[in-house]
Amino acid sequence: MVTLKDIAQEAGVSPMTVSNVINGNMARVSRSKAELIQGIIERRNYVPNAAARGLVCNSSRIIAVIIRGTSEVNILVSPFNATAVGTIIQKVKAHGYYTMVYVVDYLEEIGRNLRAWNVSGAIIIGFFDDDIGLIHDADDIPKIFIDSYSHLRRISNVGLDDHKGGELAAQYLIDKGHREIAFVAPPLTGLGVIQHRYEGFRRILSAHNIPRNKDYEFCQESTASPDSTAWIVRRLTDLRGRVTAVFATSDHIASYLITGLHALGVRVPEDISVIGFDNIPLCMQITPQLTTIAQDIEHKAALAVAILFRQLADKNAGAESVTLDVSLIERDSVRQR
Amino acid sequence: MVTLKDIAQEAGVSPMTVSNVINGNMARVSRSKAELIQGIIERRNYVPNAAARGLVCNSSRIIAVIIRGTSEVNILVSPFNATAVGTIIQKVKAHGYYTMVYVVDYLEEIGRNLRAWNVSGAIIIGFFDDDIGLIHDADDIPKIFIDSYSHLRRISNVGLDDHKGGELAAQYLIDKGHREIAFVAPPLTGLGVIQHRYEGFRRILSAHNIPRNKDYEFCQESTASPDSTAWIVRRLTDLRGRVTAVFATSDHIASYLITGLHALGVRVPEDISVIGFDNIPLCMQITPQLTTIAQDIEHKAALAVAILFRQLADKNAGAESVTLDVSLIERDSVRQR
DNA sequence: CTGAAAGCGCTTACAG
DNA sequence: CTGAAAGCGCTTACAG
Repeated sequence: MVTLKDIAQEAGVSPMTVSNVINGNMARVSRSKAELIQGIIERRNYVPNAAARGLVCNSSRIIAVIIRGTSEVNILVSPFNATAVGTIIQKVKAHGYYTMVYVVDYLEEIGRNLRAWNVSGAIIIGFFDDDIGLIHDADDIPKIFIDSYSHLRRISNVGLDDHKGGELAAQYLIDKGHREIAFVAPPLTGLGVIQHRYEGFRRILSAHNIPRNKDYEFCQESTASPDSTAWIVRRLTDLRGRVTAVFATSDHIASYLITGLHALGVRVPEDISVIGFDNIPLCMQITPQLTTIAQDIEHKAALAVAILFRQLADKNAGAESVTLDVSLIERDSVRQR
Repeated sequence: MVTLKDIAQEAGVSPMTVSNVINGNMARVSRSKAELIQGIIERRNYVPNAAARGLVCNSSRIIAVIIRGTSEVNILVSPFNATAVGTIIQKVKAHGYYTMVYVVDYLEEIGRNLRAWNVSGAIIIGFFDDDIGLIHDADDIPKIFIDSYSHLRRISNVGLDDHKGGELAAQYLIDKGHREIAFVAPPLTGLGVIQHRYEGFRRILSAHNIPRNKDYEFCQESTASPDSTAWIVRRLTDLRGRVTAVFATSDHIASYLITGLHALGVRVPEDISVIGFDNIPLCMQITPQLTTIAQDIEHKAALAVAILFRQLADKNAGAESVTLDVSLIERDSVRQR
């Protein structure tokens, strides 16, 4: 492994002169020496050690992406996560920083991970609770949340108007003549996105005097997959004739619902209408094409990165939160009754 | 930021005693002191600095995942990449290591990135060429390739019998009575997976005296998306009546083909049959369900991690390459003529 | 323009 | 069982 010292020795200068060349402090080095050193660096293919650099500068240039998940789950099978993380990696690289991806099960792990690598900043996806305050000893590290609903002040968050999303879905289904509407959600991990979508949804139903029916509310046992959706599909099939529509809190879940229902001979939308959430490309690929509540995941992720780097540039930039809008995209998975 | 020294001072011992406690060298510390120190560590929420540790141990415990891609492309929209990277992150964490994800455009970047963080190991996806030898000055770092076709020895690779995959697809289509068969591939990035699928495909066609027709061979201009597939869909539509089947080298591409063809009034499989590659969950969600050549992406990625850690455990373990099998999954996207 | 010294937070021999 | 010293690869003041 070739080090700064090696280069310095070969050039016959002190290490700090080499350091100046590397860091572009050209004012501090004569042109001739700079060129000599540059040549040696290239020829020997020298790359500065980022860990050593980070240690003395107290800045690692690492951005942590933290996603809630257990060790059994491949978090990137979720199109939402995959799209968001992919965008983050791209944007972080454009800033000349590095991305480390952490899957974290407990809140306590977050602080540990951020501290271990003395991360420059963090983007945290999927932790909703006020427990966020428990992220230990990492107050000095700029953090941006995606889809957090913590009430804590001084937290930067890029979120969605999930409540409105739930309302749009409910209103649309009601406009189409549906009144017995099921609700299907992923495993609940605290108060958050899903809760707000549910509340918006319920608000509209209540406004139309549709009482809550717990038999119509489903929650997967694990992350979206055919298996974790199978029992819900079976219940829904039994409910056919009564329940006429389903609001799924993600397109991913909706797609498994539709596939499952088809397999059991239940037609969508003829027998049961389905509305999703997210508007991922999949919506246009399945049959029927999925009516859904749209959000722009790449924009959301890019915004999170932009805010994070704004905070890195200006230490006292203050917390910045934005709530993005949603809209309804009408396709073919909901029928008029 | 609390450091080793702080803990040592509070405990009234030397830093190295604290270090021994942290690293579990209990034989070197008296029980009473160990407990005292442990308590302080927990109370102060001390986390060792991984960069400093890595610097002296010359081992970062970082595994790099390197994926070919340009700055404009979100590499994780590809289900293959998302599934593979998600699995790697999971498995690497289980080993107590960290995952850094790099998107890399040029081969030269790889060496730089590996060196900069003095990475413990690397998993490299999507670089096929013999240029792999050009990964500079990172000979000491264990590397596993996924889907590489380099002829270099001493390279560990987890690959697929892509040639057989192409053969299976061609044979199946021919058995179903097709002879005018189009081929659709992603943007080519050197010799590799796609090339081998193509060659297997062509071998069978030639064996049946079906000559090559360049008008039937398509290559996307950028990574799979509705846009980059649109012109191919248009050409295929023009070819309707002549071309009766398409072999797409990924399910992802196949799905965009089917959606596009439907939109132009071309029915699959009635007008054109389609066979894909990968067997991702999407296959069962689209209509018609996609006939495809199956591989197990999660297994592939997990195997790569397993081999990598075997090499980390035993420095002179030697290169280890495996070629996984493929099989045909029959669904509804190919019709008998 | 150039360099010698100190130090970032840790661990690894080496002494006692 | 415990500690003082040296050093991992780099940069940051401080002198000249």
